[in-house]
Amino acid sequence: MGRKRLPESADGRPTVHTVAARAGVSIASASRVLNGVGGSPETVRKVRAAAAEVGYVPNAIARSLQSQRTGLVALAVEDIGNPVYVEMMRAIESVVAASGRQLLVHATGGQIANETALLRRLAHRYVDGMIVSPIRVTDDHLAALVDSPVPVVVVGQLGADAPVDNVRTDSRTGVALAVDHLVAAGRRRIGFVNGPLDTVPGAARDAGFRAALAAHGIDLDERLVEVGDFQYAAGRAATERLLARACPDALVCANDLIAVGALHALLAAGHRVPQDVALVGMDDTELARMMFPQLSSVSLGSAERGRRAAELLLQRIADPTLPPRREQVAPSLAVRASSATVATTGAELPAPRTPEVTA
Amino acid sequence: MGRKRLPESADGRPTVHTVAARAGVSIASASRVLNGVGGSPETVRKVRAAAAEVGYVPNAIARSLQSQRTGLVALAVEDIGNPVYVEMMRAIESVVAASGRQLLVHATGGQIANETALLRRLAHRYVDGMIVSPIRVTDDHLAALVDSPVPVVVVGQLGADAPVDNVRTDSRTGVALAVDHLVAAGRRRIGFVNGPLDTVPGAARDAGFRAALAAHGIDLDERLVEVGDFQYAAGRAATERLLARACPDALVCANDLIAVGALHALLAAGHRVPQDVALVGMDDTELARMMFPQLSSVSLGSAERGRRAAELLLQRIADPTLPPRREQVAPSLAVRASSATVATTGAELPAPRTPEVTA
DNA sequence: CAGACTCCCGGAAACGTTTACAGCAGGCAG
DNA sequence: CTGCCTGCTGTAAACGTTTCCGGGAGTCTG
Repeated sequence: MGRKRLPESADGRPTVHTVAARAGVSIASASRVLNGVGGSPETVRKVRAAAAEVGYVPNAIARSLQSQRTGLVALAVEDIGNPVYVEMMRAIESVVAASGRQLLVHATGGQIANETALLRRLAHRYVDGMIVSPIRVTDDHLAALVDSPVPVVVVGQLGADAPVDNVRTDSRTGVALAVDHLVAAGRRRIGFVNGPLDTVPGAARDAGFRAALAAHGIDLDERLVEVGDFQYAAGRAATERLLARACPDALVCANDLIAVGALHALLAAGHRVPQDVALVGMDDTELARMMFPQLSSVSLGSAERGRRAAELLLQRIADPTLPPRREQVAPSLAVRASSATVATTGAELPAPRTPEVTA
Repeated sequence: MGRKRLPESADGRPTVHTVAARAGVSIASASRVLNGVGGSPETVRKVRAAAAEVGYVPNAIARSLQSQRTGLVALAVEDIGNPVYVEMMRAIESVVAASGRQLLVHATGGQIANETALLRRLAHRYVDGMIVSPIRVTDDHLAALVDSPVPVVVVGQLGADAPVDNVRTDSRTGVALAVDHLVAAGRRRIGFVNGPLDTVPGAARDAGFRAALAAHGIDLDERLVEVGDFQYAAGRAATERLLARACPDALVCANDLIAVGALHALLAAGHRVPQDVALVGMDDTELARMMFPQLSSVSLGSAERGRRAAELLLQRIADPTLPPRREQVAPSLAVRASSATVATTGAELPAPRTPEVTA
């Protein structure tokens, strides 16, 4: 009745060998039972009991090495603090979860090196696929995307001929929606608070803003344009600089975080919103609805883009030979109190509901 | 000169065998060169060239199976939309990155099953360790934590005797800080908008609020207490319900999202903040500083807790035999415009700076 | 010049699974 | 009674890496 020393893994945890030895069967039988395929009633009983006794938990790494899949999908974004990525993530998560996989998120901090390293390292088989939403795209970056060892889908603009699955929106048209709306409301001194021009969205929005003004025959006063980065604090500081030298009657902001910063700067400087200055943000995140007054915002369909990206990714995982595909989500405008046509009372609108006008 | 078919992995990608064959060396030599240890100049040259030609990328799974580590650390939180977790995540990320590892985030959606499943599945060796911040803790959950196959650190309250590394704060004292501050400012009809009472933080904050009022000899009017969940929309709705039946001169909110909802509800109902109603949030996130007026908030040291949790985790990964440790981070109060003592002008304070008083 | 020492190389054994394959026993039909 | 089929079982070979170990060649020392 001497108890023999059972085989175990290097760190002392039980392996399938431990279970098999304890149950007095082969590792093949043990594995089969643990996976629920085959096995006589008696074998099943013995293996189950042995596994429970030693507290067996399968080593997912070893299993993945064998099966060539991990059941994990990664999302890499530059800043989880930005609610637009939260919304995108939720959409992706629900699609991914429905396929029985788990979603992992990685924040790159917007650093190219970081993101490329992620692609080159983590993607090297730790995940079955990944979705990345880069805001800067270098050649090196693109190369890493193209010959990624796992399927990759990009959310955002990418060179026209890049052979990578891609879900984009048209942020130039998005900016135009905002400008059209403000012009229609009688605003003429329309300012723009943007993010860095060396980012893909920053450049696109700048171009879109200039084009939209031109389309209305409005000469752009360069003093009404200011650049920070895509964060709250920078948006607020940029707006303060802008207000110090010019007097806009409307502001378009390149995303909602900037718009919230602008709102803060405007209110702190004693401007009324929307009476004195109308304000329109971009991305139409939950944050826009949290503000008082609620912010009008251009929706770039982040949830929809996330959903579609996830679907593309799952399809490509299922069939890696698919040709590269490209999908586009149209922007729309949600008009709320921050740019509503001012009622005769002159009071801020209470806006307990969220009126949305989709253009 | 006939080119022989090189060995390759099942999915057609090159392996170390491919590289070795192409370079005319053994896989051992190839592996050594690729890892930068040893190898004659000539061998190094040949292997490097072969690797570049076939586009070799190492299979991280196989490497991990061998080395018993993945270089990945996971953080599981219930809701990435909550900025408190973003701050915690950033703190964790910086510690983890400094150790040469990568951080992955998983949103559990607050569902127990989800979180337990994560522990039971993903943790089964895909990551070297994980940090979880559960808001509900069941026995099953606790069991999964205790016999996790990888090191786990919990951020948040946990049963006193749970043998798990744990970083907590004292949210009861935190609530007391808010109440003390409001009482000192002359407020007496202090309301409380809380999250679900069946969550750990919800229960602790409820108890803390009642105790703090009692300490000041104030009878609690139950109509001044309302419960929603820890989200913006619920906070706003809960505050609307509260305002419909009572008339507080101050509100304490169980987190900043709720506080923002409360601010919106107050302003929409025509109350001035802080003149009519003072407002104090909790968690002291970036969101509190984004509001106008800026929100006073009780800091529960989320960044500090994250940092410490990450350090505990790294220590435990290095030495799994360490006894369970418990650390505590003291709360503090940041007083801002939303609860500032009202100036004689009666105007809202511009508060361009962020005055912080640490209690 | 012989021996020891260094350096580099290749074979082979791990890491912990899954699974193809073959062997074996038992049941049933001819 | 014999042959085939069915259902389990165990052996062994993968999956792609790293690494231990022994052998061979070259160099330095005595």
